[in-house]
Amino acid sequence: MRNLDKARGNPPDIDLSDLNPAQREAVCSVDGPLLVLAGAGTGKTRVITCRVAWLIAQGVEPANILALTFTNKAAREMKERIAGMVAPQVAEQVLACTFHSFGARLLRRHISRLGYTESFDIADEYYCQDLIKMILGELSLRGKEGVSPERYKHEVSRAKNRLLNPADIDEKTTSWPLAFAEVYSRYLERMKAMNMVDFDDLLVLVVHLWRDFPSLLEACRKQYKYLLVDEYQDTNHTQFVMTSMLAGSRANLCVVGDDDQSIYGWRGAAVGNILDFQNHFPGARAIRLEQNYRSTTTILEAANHVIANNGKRHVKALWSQQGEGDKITVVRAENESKEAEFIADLIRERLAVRGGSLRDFAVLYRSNHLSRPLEQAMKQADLRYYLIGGRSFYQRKDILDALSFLQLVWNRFDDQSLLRVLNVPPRGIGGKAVERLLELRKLSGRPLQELLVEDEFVNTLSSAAGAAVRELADCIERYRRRFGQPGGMAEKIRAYLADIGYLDGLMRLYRDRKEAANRRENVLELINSAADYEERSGSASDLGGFLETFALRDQNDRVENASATDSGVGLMTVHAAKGLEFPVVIVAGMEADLFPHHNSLKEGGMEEERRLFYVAATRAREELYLTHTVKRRVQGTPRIQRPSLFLREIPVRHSIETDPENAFQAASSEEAADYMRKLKEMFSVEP
DNA sequence: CCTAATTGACTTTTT
DNA sequence: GTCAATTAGG
Repeated sequence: MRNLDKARGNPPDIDLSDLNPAQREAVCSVDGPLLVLAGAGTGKTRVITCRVAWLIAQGVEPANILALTFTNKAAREMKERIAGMVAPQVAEQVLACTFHSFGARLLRRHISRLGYTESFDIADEYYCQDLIKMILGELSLRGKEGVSPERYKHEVSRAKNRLLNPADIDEKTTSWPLAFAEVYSRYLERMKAMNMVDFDDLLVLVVHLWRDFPSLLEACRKQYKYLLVDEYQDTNHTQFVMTSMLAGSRANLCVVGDDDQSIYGWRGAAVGNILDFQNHFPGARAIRLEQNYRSTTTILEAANHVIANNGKRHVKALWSQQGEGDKITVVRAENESKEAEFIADLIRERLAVRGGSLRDFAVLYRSNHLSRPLEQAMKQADLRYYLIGGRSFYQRKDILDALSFLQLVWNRFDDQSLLRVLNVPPRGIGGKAVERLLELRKLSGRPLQELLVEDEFVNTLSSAAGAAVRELADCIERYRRRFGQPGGMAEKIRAYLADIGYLDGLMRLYRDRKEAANRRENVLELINSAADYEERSGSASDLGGFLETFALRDQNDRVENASATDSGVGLMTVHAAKGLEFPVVIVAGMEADLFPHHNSLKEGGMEEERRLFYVAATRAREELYLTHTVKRRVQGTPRIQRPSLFLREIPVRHSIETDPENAFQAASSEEAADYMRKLKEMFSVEP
């Protein structure tokens, strides 16, 4: 092995003495492509950050380093940790960001070469779905057998990530949905006309850019000579192409990941990327990190045993020195509310026995809707909690409407947002009027915002509606000018939403005063986050930038009750828990059809579900509880539930089975004594 | 022609 | 319990 420090003859300034030999090797191997297979809890983040710091200590320009991650959180964490190892001004020059924001950054500078303008908007999922609905309507496909907007959206994404054009779609030989090529091509056309890009475009368009303009690729290669990719097992085909284009034959490429934790196959992640890394990049080295610093051997052995049932994988032998620890407790509850109550009781009990704080606990589940009973039980038991993801803030109707109003101002070509809020609050513009508007667009090819004020359209409306429409268009125009001036963005947003009648409209729209107040509260929250953004980005803040950070927010940024993050119990899906760890983890809903989920049992889905369970189990440091119910209400009707298949895959010697009534007796007598002592102490305080 | 109230259907995971 | 599509009034 040829190390940079040997080549240059100077010793590293970074202290690597805390690292184990495999970790040290992963940090210092710089002679060609490198694959670091980092099992759960083996210090992956540490290795990446050390590698970056070490490269810098070897004299590498920090600005030549690019670290790509999947979540904003991971990127943020990496930046912070690098800043802790080298001078903050130096760390700042390293580019650590998500694939998507890297794409956005590049496109903001060069997208005009592809026929968009640099002020393009990023469409979120719901926006895309609305558009697809509309296209399906135009083609009279709605309501037909097997036609759902979700399905088409998913397939559009799949096609894009395989870098396919509508012309490449062969509906006969492969299982594309009805008239998919036509829907796909209309979708692309419409998005481009509106100067909008979707999430996939942020990657796909970069590939197009690099393909069509080699000089741009060359410039990027020159800039980013040292590449790191985190969570490589989650890369999709486009991301693989991006990575290999950028790496070329000269760059220093290091990817880190764990095939056993690949849980985004449904989103197009190709596990093959990590399994075949050494074929894709000849001469690549692979280093395995197998010492786990997180979990007890009981938890680790159980997880290893379950995951061993999967066929295609890099075999790893994780081990740990954390001691045997407690057995895994499997608890059978009567129904979902009993399950949730038990979990709340359990958290109280464990807190009393072990001490520590509520943030040491996390409750994980397979799908979002399982959070409801848990939330209720937490409230009932008066336990602080925070909820990650789910149907929270971001996808609320009121927030989406407010954002649409903002997008209108920012992007005059944005027809879709206009259609969304045209009649919010009701202005007298119904289906017929919209139909006419769309007819006019078809004839003239002009953006809806322009057509809106044409006599040709307004004269067909009642005089009241006509006036309302002119008022609306005026307001947009007025604020477009105001937002063009720098400063005071949050306040402008507030004034705009008030002037356009949205804030008051909410009160009329929702008769229930409590709900109306709630919705208003949400919108004010949005304005607050605009103020936050403004504060952070200083004079450079503009509406476009704010909309972008909002669009690129990921699940982990969508925390409800954020103030509880430091002091409450975490409630989240297993997906959202990836990369996190907790002393005590409780996985709820360990039932057949739920986990593994019945929708994913075909084509390799089972193995991904098993990996998902593996991720869940390996989040736990000390204690792991798995709960399931006998009876659960599914879509309103009660159903008899069977325990999850995965429960049977845990070796019996590592677990004990019990129910809520006996769970606490099952704890070791030593602990019970300890608990009693503490209880007595608590009561003895009283006179 | 638009709006409000009632019905009916659907809920895996997310950058 | 939540949302969109359908239908009765205004």
